[in-house]
Amino acid sequence: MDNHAGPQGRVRLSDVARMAGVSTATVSRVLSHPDMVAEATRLAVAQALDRSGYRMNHAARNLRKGRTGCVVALVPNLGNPFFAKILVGMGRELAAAGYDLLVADTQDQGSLPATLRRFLDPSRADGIILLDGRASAAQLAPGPDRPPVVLACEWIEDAALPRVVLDNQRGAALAVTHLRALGHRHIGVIGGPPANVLHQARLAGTRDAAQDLRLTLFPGDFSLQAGQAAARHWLALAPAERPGAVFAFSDEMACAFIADLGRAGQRVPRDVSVVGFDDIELASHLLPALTTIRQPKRDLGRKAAQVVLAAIAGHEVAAVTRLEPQLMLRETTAPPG
Amino acid sequence: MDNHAGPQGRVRLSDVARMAGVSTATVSRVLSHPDMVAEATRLAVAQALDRSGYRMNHAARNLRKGRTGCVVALVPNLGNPFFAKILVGMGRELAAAGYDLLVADTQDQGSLPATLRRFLDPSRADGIILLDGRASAAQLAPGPDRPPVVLACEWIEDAALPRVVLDNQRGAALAVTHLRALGHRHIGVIGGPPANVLHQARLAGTRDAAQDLRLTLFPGDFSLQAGQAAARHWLALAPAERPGAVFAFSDEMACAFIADLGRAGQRVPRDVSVVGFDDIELASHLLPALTTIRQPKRDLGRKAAQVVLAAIAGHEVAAVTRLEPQLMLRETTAPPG
DNA sequence: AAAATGTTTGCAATCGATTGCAGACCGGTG
DNA sequence: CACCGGTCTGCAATCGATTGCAAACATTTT
Repeated sequence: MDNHAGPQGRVRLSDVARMAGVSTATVSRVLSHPDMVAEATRLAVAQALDRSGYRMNHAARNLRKGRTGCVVALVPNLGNPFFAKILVGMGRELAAAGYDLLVADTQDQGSLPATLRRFLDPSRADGIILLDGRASAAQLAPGPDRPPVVLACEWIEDAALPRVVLDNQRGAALAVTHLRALGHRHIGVIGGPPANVLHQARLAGTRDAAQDLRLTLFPGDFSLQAGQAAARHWLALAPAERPGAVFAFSDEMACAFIADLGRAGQRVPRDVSVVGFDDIELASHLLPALTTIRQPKRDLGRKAAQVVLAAIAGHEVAAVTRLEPQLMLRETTAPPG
Repeated sequence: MDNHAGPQGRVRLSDVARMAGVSTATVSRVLSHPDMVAEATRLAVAQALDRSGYRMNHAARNLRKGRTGCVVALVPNLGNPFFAKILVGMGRELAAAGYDLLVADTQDQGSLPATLRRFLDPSRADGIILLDGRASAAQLAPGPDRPPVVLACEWIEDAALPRVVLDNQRGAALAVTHLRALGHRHIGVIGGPPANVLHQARLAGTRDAAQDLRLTLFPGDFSLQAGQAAARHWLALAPAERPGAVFAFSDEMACAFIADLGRAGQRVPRDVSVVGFDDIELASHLLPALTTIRQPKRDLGRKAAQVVLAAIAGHEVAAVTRLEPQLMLRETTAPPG
């Protein structure tokens, strides 16, 4: 590329215009509305554009257009492979639409409210995908200058914001129904944080499907450590009181639960059946392979991106986009021994 | 907050200035260089600032200052929990310095060169952290208007760019030395893609430490599927030809390898010892818990962020920042049976 | 040939914050 | 009282692309 840059060392739109012998307006139009420009002019400009190696200055365009070209995803825990997978689908979809994906972890950097304030700003991002249900509806008040917010995975009961979610009740029902069909009558549940909507929805689904079955709740928070703790609790029960099947609200908890039971000599599924939730990639590569409820992670990300893009474009968007869970039957469930 | 917004509905610096009875210059200085402003003025402005609920327009500031406030991380596979964890450390460090973290997956969205071109643009990001070693030095030519690039985890041999990397050779040596100490004389290696620098460095470290030991290389690519394939290969060998210990260049391969051997009736570590690489969070919660080489993931992310921030600030930065691996002794290794 | 219609282009204002420069103001000194 | 040095503030230009408006030109109609 030639050096047609100005003194600042960078090629500007006006440099290209000078090269092509037209005004900056025309060059801008060639870039954004090619069909308003006459064939011959367009070609001349196109040539100048690539001879000069012109790269647009995004700050300038964004200032003028009042947009940012970014969508931010606020994730409760980036380290969780489940969320990471969702981001993949999201990133693709956004990139295809010309948007960049900004990522912020709401767990560690400051508090969630602080992070929210930081990004609920039309000059920071054109749209927000919130994967953390701990925000309050008030914090998300739809001011006139607030970029559109879409809730994904988790949601907030009283917030009038579009959601892209799994049918968690149904997912739980799938798990419980499966265990009942195997003959289990006493089911342990390793839950999430009591205030968490996913916990609540899954628990509701579990209770509905359980009907006459006995349930024992082990507290949890979706983490590996919670799985360990549940294993301790289970082992501490008198053998007759131990549920013969356990439904964990995350694969990670299921995983840690199984491993720690194993260390205590209890085998899965011989002594306990286990069902997880999420279907993280590793689930099918464990021994025994984890029976679990699959969330279509990539799709969740893709759909969330589509909804936020539609909202940005000012289109009407569905209040709720619900995805279907699926029972992945593998090796950790069996009839009670 | 009062509504002091202009007709566009948004409070601008000039609105605040009018409220405080000063010029925009002064308001700007209160925000960016408070010590140039007299006490009394500063207070008046500060009051106007929060009474109006002013939020700065980033596009405008960025245009004027010639920066973006973003750093982009180019990740080969976001779905990999290893990379996800690195991003956590990175995100924190950047947020603390007032930078946003942009994430792009180089695996799926278009080709790596396309993604590179997209982000090697001073108006898109102020700095780049490249975690994908498949770029060529030529693509990263240090033009005058190219934001600083830092290589992390992976690197590119002939590129004169700062790196933040693990001492991979030493990591491999730790693994092999451990296996030798247990009495193993024939070690299988499940590698990465042959062209991958991590593969090469770890293989070199393995060879150095192996000396007189026998090595058998199973091809791989760090994925779960590669671990499965390696299991098939291992099982296909005549029993006398099977290495009694296997060193996998990623935890995911180790994991899948162990699971599939288990399905074929081979137990770890009774029949084979296995060492992984990375120490993903799940590694210690498997059964048996995976012995592995730990990479300080969060630190890697933090350090990479620090280096790129220093480069952005125009400071001299170390050509290489090397982090130390650590052998995590767990349950998958034992003396040969 | 004049008028009407449609297409293409350029002028110049605009988005909102930052900053070099110079003027205003202060108290203190000769 | 004039002058000096220092501190604080405002003016106005600037970053670079976009776009409403109107001028210039081409084409068709009457």
